Amino acid sequence: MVQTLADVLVPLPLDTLFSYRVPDGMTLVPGQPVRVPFGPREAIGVVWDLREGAGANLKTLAGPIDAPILPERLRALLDFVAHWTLAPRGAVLPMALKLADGSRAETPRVGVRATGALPKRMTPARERVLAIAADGAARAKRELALAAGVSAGVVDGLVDEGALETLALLAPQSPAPDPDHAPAALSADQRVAADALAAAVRETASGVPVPILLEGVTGSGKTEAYFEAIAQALRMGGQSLVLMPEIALTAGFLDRFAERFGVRPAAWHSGVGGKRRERLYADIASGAAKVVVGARSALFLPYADLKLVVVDEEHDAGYKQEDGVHYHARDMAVIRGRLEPAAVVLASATPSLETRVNAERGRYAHIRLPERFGGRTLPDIATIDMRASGPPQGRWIAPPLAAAIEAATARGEQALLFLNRRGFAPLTLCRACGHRYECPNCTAWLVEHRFRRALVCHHCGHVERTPDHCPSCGGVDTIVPCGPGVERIAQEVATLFPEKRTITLSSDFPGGAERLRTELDAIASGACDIVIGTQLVAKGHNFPLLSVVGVVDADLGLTSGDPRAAERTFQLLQQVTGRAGRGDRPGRAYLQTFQPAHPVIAALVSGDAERFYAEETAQREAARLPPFGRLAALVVTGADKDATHAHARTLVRAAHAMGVLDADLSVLGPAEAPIAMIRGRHRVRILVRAARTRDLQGFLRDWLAAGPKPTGGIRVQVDVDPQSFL
DNA sequence: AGCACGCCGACT
DNA sequence: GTCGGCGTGCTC
Repeated sequence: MVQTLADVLVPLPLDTLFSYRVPDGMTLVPGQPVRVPFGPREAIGVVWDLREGAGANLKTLAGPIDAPILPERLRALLDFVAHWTLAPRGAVLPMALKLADGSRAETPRVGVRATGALPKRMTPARERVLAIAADGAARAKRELALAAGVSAGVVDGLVDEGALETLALLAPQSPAPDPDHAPAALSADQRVAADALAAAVRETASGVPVPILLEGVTGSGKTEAYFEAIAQALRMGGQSLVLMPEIALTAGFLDRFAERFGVRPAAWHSGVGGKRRERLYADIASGAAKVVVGARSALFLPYADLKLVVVDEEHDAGYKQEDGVHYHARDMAVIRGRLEPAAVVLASATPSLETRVNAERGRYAHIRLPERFGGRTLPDIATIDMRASGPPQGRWIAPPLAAAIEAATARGEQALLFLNRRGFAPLTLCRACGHRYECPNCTAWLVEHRFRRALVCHHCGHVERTPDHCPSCGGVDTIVPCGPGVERIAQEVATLFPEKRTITLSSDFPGGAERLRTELDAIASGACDIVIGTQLVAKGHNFPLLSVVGVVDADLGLTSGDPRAAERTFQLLQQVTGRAGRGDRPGRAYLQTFQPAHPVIAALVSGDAERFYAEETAQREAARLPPFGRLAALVVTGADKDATHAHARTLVRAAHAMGVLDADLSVLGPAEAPIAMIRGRHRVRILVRAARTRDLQGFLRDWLAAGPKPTGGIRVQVDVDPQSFL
C-alpha cells in the first residue's frame, strides 16, 4: 500500500534520517517539529522530507509539536553547516531548536477586557474598574484590580455578569523599533556608507546582495551607518540580526539602538532562559521580533523574514564555536545571507585577513569609513627595547614607561598597563629543588594567583591551594614566581606609585560582569589613575582620560603555534594602543619588547597596517595557510591522558601516510599540542593543513571504524575553516 | 545522546 | 548466590 512517509531528523549526533508512516488524515509539512517513537522511548524530531511509499515495516509518527516550523531556508543552512563542518546533521539540528524545555507547558496568563455591557448592579468599585477598562484594551486581572484599587473579587464579579470577558493574555508586546524615531545626523562619509548598506538590503527583494565589509576605526560611525540598513529592513517589514562576539559587553549598544529606534532590540544569548527565551523564539519565528541582537547562536533561529545580518567586530575570535559542532559564525552568516537572501555586513575596525582577502578579490564589497570626525589623532607608538633599557631584575616596568606614567598621572590623566596574562606569575617553581608546579590533568604549568592564594591551571580550570612547602623536597617558603602576570604588575605599580589609585581588571575580577561594568564606568569618569588589565580592557569601554598605554610584554603571543598569531597580536595591540588619547588629545603608547624589529612590532610603530597585512597575506599564501589553504583541527578526546596523546600521534601519522594532510603537515603537531581537561576528558587539539576535506572526512570515518581504540571514548572532531572555500 | 544488553567484582 | 560497573551497539 502506498502512503505518506515522513523522513525525520532527530537532534542526536546521527547523520541518518528516520522514516515513519504518517497517520491517515494528518497533514504535515517539511520543517514541522514532531514527536516520533524512537527505540524504547519517544523523541522529538523535525520532518525533513515527505514522500509517498510503502511503509509496511515502519513505525508511525506520533504527531506534530506545537512549535514553529523550520523554514526551508533554515533547513538548507543546517544541511550546509553539517556538510561544511563534517558534523552529523542531527548534531546541528539542536542549534535551531531552542524550545526551552518543551515539557513545561506554557500557562497562558488570563486577561480581561471590557465588553461594553453594563453589570446589573453598579457599585463605586465596579465603576472604577470599568472606567479603566473602558478603552477596550486587555489587561491582566491582577493588574486591573490593582489599578482600580479593588480586590480581584470585584473583577471576577464583573466577568460573571458579562461586563468583562476573559481571554488568553498575550505577552505584553513591546512596540516595534521605529525606523523614523530619531534619524541620526550623518556625516557625508557615513551617508555614503549608509546608503550603500540600505541599497544592499533593498536588493534582497530581487536577488542576493554581495556581502559588505564595513571598515572603520572606533568612533568612525560604523554603528550609525548600519543602523540605516536596519531602518531600511524595518521599512520593508523584514527582520534584522546583529551578531556580537560578547553579548555581555553590549549594554551600551542597546542604549544607542534605543536612542535611534525608540525601543531596545531583542537580545538573544545563553543567559536568556525560560519563558523569555520561549517567547522570543516564537516572536522570531512569527516575524514579530524585528531586530535581534545576539551571540553567534542567534544565527540559527527560524527567522520568518530575515533581510539583514550584521556581524559586528567580524575579526573577533569569539565567533568561532569550538565546542560540539565547530563553526565560524561569521562565515555561516555569509551563507545564511546567500540562502535567505539577506544583506550581510561585516563590520570591524581591524578586519581579519580572510575578510580583507575576500574584499580584495571582489567576493565582498568594501566600504571604508575614514578616520574620526575632527581628525583622529592616532597615538604615537614607541618601543622600549628591553635588552637596552629594561627594568632591573625581578621588575617588569621599564624606567621610560614608569616616567611616562608618572607624567601622565601628574597631569590628571590616566595610564593603562596592558598584559594579556592573568594571575601573578605564569610559572611557579621551587627555589631549592627546581620542582615545577604542573597541572595534574594537563601538560600546562600552574599559574599562581596570589590574591586567591591558589595555583590555577588556565587550561582546564584546575585549582589548588598554594602550598607552603614544596611537595617534592619539602622546603618551606621556597616558591619562586617566574615571569609577570597582571597581579604582579599591580604589585610593582603599588611600590612604584604608592599614592596613585589603581585597579586590576581581568576575567578573574570578583563580582562578575555586573560589577565589572560599574567599575568600568567609574574608571571612565576618572575614579582611578592607573589601570592594569588583560585583553578585557582592549575592547568595549571608552576611557576619555586615558593618555598613556604601556604594553608590558608586546612579544607575548608572537611565538605561539597558531598560524594566526601575528595577525591576532597585531590586531590586539592596535586596539589596545588605540585607546590612548581620545578626541583631539594625542596619546602615547609604549611597547616593551625584546625584538623591536619583529614585523608586528615594526608595523605597529610605523602605523603602516596596510604593509603588514600585505606581507602577512603573502606569507600565508606561500605557506598555504588560510585564507589560501585549508586548516583543520583534529580534536582527540579520551579518558586517559597518555593514551589520548599517543592516539593523536598515530592519527596524524596515519593521515599523513594516507596523503590526506598536506606536505609537511602538522602545523601544530601532537608533540607540542596542548592537552586539556574538558568535562572530565582529556583533549588534544592538533592544527593541520588538510589536503582535501572530503578525503579527511572519509579517512576519519574509516580510521575510527577500523583503528584501534585503546581507551574508551576517544573521539575525533574536525574543524574546517571555510573562509578559503567561499 | 539515551538506553538497552552483557559479562566480571564486592556485598545483603 | 545477586547488585552493579561501564563497554558496545542500536534507534525508522
